[in-house]
Amino acid sequence: MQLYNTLTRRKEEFVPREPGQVAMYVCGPTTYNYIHLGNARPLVFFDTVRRYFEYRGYRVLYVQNFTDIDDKIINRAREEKADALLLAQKYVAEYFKDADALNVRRADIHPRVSGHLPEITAMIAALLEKGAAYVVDGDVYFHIASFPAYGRLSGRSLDEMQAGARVEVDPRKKHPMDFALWKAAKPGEPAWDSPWGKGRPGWHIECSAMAVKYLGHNFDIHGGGFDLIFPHHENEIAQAEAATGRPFARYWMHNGFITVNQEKMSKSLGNFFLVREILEKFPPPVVRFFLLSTHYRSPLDFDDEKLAAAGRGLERIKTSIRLLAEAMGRGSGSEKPPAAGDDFPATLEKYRQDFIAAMDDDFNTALAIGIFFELAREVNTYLQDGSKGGGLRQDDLAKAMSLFFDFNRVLGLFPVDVTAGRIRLEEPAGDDDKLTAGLIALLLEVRGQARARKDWAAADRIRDGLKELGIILEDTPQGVRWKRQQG
RNA sequence: GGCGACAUAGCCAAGUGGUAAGGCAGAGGACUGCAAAUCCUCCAUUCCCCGGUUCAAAUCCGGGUGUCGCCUCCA
Repeated sequence: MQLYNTLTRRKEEFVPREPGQVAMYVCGPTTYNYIHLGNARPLVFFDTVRRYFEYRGYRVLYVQNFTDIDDKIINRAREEKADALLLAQKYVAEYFKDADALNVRRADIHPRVSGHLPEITAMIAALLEKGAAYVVDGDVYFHIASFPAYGRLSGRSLDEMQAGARVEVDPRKKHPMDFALWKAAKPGEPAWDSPWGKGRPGWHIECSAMAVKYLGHNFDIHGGGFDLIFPHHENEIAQAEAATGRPFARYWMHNGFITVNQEKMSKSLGNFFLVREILEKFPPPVVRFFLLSTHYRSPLDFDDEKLAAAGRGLERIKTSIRLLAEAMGRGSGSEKPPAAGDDFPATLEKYRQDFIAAMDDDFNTALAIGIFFELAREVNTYLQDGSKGGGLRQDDLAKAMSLFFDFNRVLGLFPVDVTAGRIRLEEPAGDDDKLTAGLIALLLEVRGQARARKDWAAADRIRDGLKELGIILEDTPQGVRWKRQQG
């Protein structure tokens, strides 16, 4: 597998620290609000990375943190006159609702800052001991000049950064780019004891401390959004490596931004869309499909029309899975031997290999999805045209479905109903939906009778009426089928 | 000001030296009572512009133009 390493600015062959195992850490959200689509991109992408590694036979240890102690949380809590930690907890719970909806699997470990003060203060103490940090009035700063490799990840030198400095420099700092490891508490702020007085950790130290705790040294992959390269990840490296004297992480992966009208979606610009707002308009698989339809390092422009177009595309894949499931359900596989030169299983295998090649090349999900479409068309062709290759036998159908499952397992588009052993294309049905289904069945029965006596007006009246209600009818040789309209 | 990325059809998008994947939209056809779905065919002589390297460039080099990002909290 090849993956692009921000550290070296090129694609590299992925060689795990330990054969067959992948240890990865991805920066999670600061929990002071519901997540927006920009936050969802790394979630979905790195979830897909993890799924693909597993598909390729790796054992993955996946850690994603929550920043639940932070200035933004404190400010928000102050505005709402709430307790900062409780507020953070609430948004952790809300985060999981959104992530679950997007079919993002839980990480193996979701560490929170509030649960790791001992590890954090221990790392700060180590940095002080090694002369990489200093204390000023209860604050502790990392001293950048003590870490020669500073700037390696972001590809800039200290001189360059100073030249472009846009921030008022705190005169107490030894170097303008020195950053806080520990912030002394002001009255009323949540605070923890430390050898330097009451306070709280700076933003960057948590990730260094928690990543080292759970993944050890020189772990495989560290991920996050592009905007974390500097300063967050640069600082993480400096802290962890200065404190432990050992390499921190080996491959650094960064996803591009979601944009709106070509501008970065961000809270400060106010042009963000919450995941839950979007999910009110579009089913989760469409959102996930949309996010994966562009390579992860490219920007992805969002608007409703683009999401709708993605939804129409995804509908093709759904239809193909549906048609295949129907054919399997009928148990009507062809009994004819395959035509000479026609080898359906070999065709399927070609698609599998193409898919793997795409994903092996720096997780090219856009290409992989293209292959998914080609597979769908191939299967549809066989399914509708019994003459091609003599039609599909039952074991062919099962093999095709198995490939759909594998592609779906990696991309995570649709949840899989494990007990029923099927891909769940629609939202689960509630009680109301049962009634709806019953009523539709009744209408379809009446319409069937109308069609039998060629009363097209009555039949079309029912079909048109249902369409207005968002129910699409399709007449097939095997009878009528219905589905909900998407988007 | 410093650093970096990107520019492919109406739209989205893959493609880093060998002659433009895939999807959406659109056109025609098969199928259908008509539709829908599905399938077939068509839809970029050309990849922002100008030079250069090469037998060969969307792909490499140089120069422009444009857009975006990082340097400040941000996925």
